[in-house]
Amino acid sequence: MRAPAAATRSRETPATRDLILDAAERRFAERGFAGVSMREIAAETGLRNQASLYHHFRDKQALYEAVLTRGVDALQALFTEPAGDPAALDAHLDRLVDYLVEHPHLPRLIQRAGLDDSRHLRTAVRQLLRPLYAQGLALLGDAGGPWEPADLPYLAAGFYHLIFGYFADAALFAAVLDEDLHSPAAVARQRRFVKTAAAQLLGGRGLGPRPRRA
Amino acid sequence: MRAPAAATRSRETPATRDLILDAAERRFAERGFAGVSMREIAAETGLRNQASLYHHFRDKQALYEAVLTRGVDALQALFTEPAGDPAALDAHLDRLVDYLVEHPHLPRLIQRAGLDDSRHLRTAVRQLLRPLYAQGLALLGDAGGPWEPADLPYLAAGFYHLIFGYFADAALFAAVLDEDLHSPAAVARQRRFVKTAAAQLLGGRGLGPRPRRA
Amino acid sequence: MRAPAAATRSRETPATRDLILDAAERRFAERGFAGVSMREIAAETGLRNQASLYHHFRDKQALYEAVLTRGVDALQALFTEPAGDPAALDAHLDRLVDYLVEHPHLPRLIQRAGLDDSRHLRTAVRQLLRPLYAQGLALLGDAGGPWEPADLPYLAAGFYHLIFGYFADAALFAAVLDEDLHSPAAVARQRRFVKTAAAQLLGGRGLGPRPRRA
Amino acid sequence: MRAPAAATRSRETPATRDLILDAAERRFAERGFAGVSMREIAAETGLRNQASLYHHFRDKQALYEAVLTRGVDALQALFTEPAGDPAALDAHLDRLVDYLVEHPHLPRLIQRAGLDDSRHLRTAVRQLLRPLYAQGLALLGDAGGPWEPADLPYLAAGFYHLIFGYFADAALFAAVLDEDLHSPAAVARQRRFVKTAAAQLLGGRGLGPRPRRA
DNA sequence: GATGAATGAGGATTCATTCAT
DNA sequence: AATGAATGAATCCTCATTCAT
Repeated sequence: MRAPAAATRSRETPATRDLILDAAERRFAERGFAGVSMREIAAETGLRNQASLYHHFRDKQALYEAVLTRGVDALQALFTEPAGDPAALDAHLDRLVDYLVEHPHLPRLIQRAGLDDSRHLRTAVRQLLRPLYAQGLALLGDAGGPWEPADLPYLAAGFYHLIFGYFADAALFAAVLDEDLHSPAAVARQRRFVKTAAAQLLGGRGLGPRPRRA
Repeated sequence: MRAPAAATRSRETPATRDLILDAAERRFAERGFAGVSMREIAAETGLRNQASLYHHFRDKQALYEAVLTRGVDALQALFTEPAGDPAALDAHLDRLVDYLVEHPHLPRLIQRAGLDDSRHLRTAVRQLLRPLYAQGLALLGDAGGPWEPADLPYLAAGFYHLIFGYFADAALFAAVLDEDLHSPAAVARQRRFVKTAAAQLLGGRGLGPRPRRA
Repeated sequence: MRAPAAATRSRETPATRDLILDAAERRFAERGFAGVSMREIAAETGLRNQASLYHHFRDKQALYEAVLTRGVDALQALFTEPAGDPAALDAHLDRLVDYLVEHPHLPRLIQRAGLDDSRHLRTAVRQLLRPLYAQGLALLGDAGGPWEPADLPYLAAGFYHLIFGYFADAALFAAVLDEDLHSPAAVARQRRFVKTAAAQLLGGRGLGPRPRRA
Repeated sequence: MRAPAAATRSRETPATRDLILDAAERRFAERGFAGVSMREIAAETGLRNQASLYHHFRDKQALYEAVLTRGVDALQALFTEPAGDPAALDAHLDRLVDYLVEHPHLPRLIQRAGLDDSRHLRTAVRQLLRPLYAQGLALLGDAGGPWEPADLPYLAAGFYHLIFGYFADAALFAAVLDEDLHSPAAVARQRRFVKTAAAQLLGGRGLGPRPRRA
């Protein structure tokens, strides 16, 4: 039984392209589009020359968008099945937290992308984030609590800020709280916090581990 | 008897310095430290030459820190008196929302500063944000709800993300929701949302205008 | 019995080499040696990769010289038989005009080559143009008119400028005169003009279709 | 009696700008727009850094156009008074030859500009050369000889090619003829050639210093 | 206090070219 | 014979900053 050549190639040749994406993701998350130079990304990739980057991506912006797309697509892939009941939403939150913990650059990358308002990035970013938002909204379903239907977009945004903000600002809070937010204990606490907050915001519909009322 | 020169200058000449700060605040909020050039700030200020900027600020970083400091100081000045009871916290939230609505650049500026992780900015940003965080924590007092004391830092951070995230991402959400988030109606809805969320998070302690139950 | 490989190749494979020469001729005529990139030539040729060019030509300069040589050789081939009498010169002019009309890039290519003074191109260009000049001088024979023998080089150059300049600057004059210089009418006029000018310059020795005197 | 400050400034400050124009003119004439780098122009100017160039000209193209404009304007200024009679035309030719001899870069610069067909240069070049052409046409007046009115544009172009081609290709012909075309003797011969050619082309109307008739 | 000029360092991108396949 | 990948050097241009006026 031979490994198919295609599979081999698809694991070998793409190497460089993916190495670039990885390096760029790290840097862009740290310092944003304008704060990172192509030279830096090339170095971080292990390439000896920036020119090679242009073999794989048309320009800096195309690279940036590829990084963003890859990140957002991975996020979307997390939630293929709809979340009807509280238990499912709870499972989704768990999966999201797990994923963000494992991909610490992603929240910052996305937060930054949302913040960025330079003319050329705007359009791409919005087209990218729009479906993510729609998905989040769908997950929310018919939230209980004190929320009217018209509030749901704001509620969705609230969850987004609560969760992504937490992870995006981890480094900052680490400095302010003098605490390493990537320790298992801190992550556990964050997970609990997010879930409790969700339960509270959804008005006791029982998102947390224990339903709030009999 | 002549009007003292100092007084005159402090009302007239400061113009330039403050004009620079205003222009820089707008730009830095839009595109971050690395994304803005001194030339751009000079132009936005109305100066014909970037050299003038160096007459008022030692270098780009000093200007950035001045902008940040001015913004953070103004925020801190909002909350001079401690908030013990729910009514006071409610009033504080109102004041905060009012201020952020009037200073739309500020949330983005601060969100960005928190996100930024370039070596030289880190220290300054942290020293600046630390007292703000302490103040927020104090405001929270002994929140009710399901929170233990150890949760309070996370709760404070949660509020920060909820509120600042909202205003910082206004432009983005406007595009996604196809809605102008600066319209009075949208602002009213946001205000209500933030308060309701606060009430929910604080466990129905009745932050909103009306306690939720008799 | 198979057709000899060489013959086959010389009619089929040359395709690529000649396609490259064609593409390069067009581009070099338009924008000169320095203004054209190997990538551009590869694309114009229909090749997906610049590397292929190096399979057929050692480097950019070799390609340029090949283009030039091909053009100049074709020109020289036009005039194999010497022109003694006016009628023969007239026929030569006709043939030259016909050829230049059909190869609109050539005059620009050669004019440009003559103008170019970059160190590395100089030598090649001169060695190439020198025989062309000698040939032109020979064609002139013992021109009549007010010219002394020492004037002949200048007269030859004059003819060269008159004719090649016309075709080389066709695009420019088209724009200035608002007239398409490649229309049959314009070409006919140019032909007549060149011949009349020749007749005049040669002092009424009767270059034109009709001898000037009965 | 003091020299007026304005005059002083207009002779001192412009220094750099004009030095740049001079250097750029030399280089552009030698190797064309694409063949010259900003670094080279800066060095030729005596500036230690290319950045300075951008203080005086928006970009490379603006510099190129400024060089071209300066050259063409100077040419146009040569012929302020119309040329009605042969003697006046003769004087004009003299003045033109004198000027071209003194400014050896100009003819090449202009020939090249006419040849160049890159998209962005086209428009500017044409707008620049159009009035020059109109002026030449006016100078020609109602030429005698075998020319019909419809031939005049072609005749004007012919003169242009004859004269400018001569000076533009001087370096090339020097190599081919093994003769220094800038020696006084060669210049004298060229002047005589141009005038004789003009006389011939204009049909013996007597352009030369002495009317052709006894 | 404001400006024009200058400049070293670095920005993104393209260049011609080579090599393995 | 053609191509994808890689690379050193160069491209144009902008950066933050300084200095004389």
